Amino acid sequence: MSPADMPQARGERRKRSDARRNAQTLLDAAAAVFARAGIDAPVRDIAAEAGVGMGTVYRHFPTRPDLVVAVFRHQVDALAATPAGASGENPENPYEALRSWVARFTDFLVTKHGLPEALHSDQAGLESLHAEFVDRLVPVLDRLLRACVDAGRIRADVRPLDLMIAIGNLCIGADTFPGYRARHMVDVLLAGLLHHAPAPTDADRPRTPTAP
Amino acid sequence: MSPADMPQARGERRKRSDARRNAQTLLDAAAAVFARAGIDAPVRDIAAEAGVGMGTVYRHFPTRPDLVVAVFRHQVDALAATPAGASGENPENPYEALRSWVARFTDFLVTKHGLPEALHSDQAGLESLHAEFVDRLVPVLDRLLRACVDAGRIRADVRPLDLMIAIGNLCIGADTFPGYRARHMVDVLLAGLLHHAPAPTDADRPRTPTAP
DNA sequence: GAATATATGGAGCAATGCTCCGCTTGGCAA
DNA sequence: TTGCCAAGCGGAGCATTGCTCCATATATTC
Repeated sequence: MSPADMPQARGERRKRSDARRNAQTLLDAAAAVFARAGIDAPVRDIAAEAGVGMGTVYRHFPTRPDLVVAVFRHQVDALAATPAGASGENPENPYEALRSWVARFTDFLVTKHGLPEALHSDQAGLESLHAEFVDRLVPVLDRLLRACVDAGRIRADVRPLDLMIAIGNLCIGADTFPGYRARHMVDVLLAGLLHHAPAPTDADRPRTPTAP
Repeated sequence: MSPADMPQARGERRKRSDARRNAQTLLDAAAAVFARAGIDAPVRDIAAEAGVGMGTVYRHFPTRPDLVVAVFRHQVDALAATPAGASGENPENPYEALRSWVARFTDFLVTKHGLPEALHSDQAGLESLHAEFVDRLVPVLDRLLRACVDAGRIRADVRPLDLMIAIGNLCIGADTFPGYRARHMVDVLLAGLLHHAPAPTDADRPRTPTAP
């Protein structure tokens, strides 16, 4: 996890060693507390976990969302970097490339308790978190979508931003609401992008309703 | 707007007249404040709008969500009652019946600032609001979906609950996030239910990509 | 008109995000 | 090594907000 440092970047004075250490301690503590108690965990708890005072938290991360953003930044970066990498874009089957990236995105969201909810601003200045996601991930989705459209696989009237927010939204409640299958609904949404039906073989479509 | 009364229903003593009046005043005030300031408006503000004290609010609606539920109940009822009524189920085209009901549902959600967000419990005991929606609307969706499945129009692996929550989720941020087109994404989701391409007539599906 | 159950209002409590400020300390110069 | 001081720190305290408590006020009944 990269420290919130990069201190001397523009000739600024290098931060004091204890400050750098505390910033890192806070990031680790926040990650731990978020994982344990969800993203809405009180700042006090994070300060306590890190063994520092409230003032120290707010010195390093002026607002609660800043801390959240910092904690998730590198994970978002990883997500943003993916398509060019291992499970990257597949010129043969752009739709599968889209699906596979979206699956990773969905996994990420579903795993972090409360993250998808937090992406919605009206809470308390979480706009920066939202902005982070938009800035990093919309370009990726844009590429993936464009490839599909160019290949004539999907409809052209869905914008990357629409899709990103929609996926994020569909993941809300994935961990808190028992019967709800977020991943499945993301899949349905992606199917809705296609010009044609998903069913590769007719066997996939039972005539008699099946309880999933 | 039906008062929160039905007082003598089971031989219970009829509430005092001032109490009944205040309950109604509170409902009206809450509706006004919610419309003006969103669903997260402080209880104090609602009490002030109604010209009563905090204690009075909590006497009538033991918890904040109870008040929210009461305000929206009759609208939810209307939604639940629809399919048997005017724009009701269409045996000729069950998918269109589904679409038209979902459109009404979506309109409702998009209109009420903060309602879709509020449907997600982990905030502060909004479970009852959620429960209200589930109890009233899942049966409706069940009927609509079943009709589509029976007609062989849509996949059978989507449960009413999944769909209801998914639609609610897609509406989140509709009013707060500028570029996001919630209604459109609900439409895409519904298209994802279909076995075949959305186009009922081929004219509906342009081959050349269209900018939204 | 008195008695009584019912209802009211608003001070106060607890949780939580964030600020303020006096004290502490790392890093540098002598 | 020593001493200075800006950078950093801790935590009390403020504001907001959901909710509780109870002394007071009032509708209803006889």
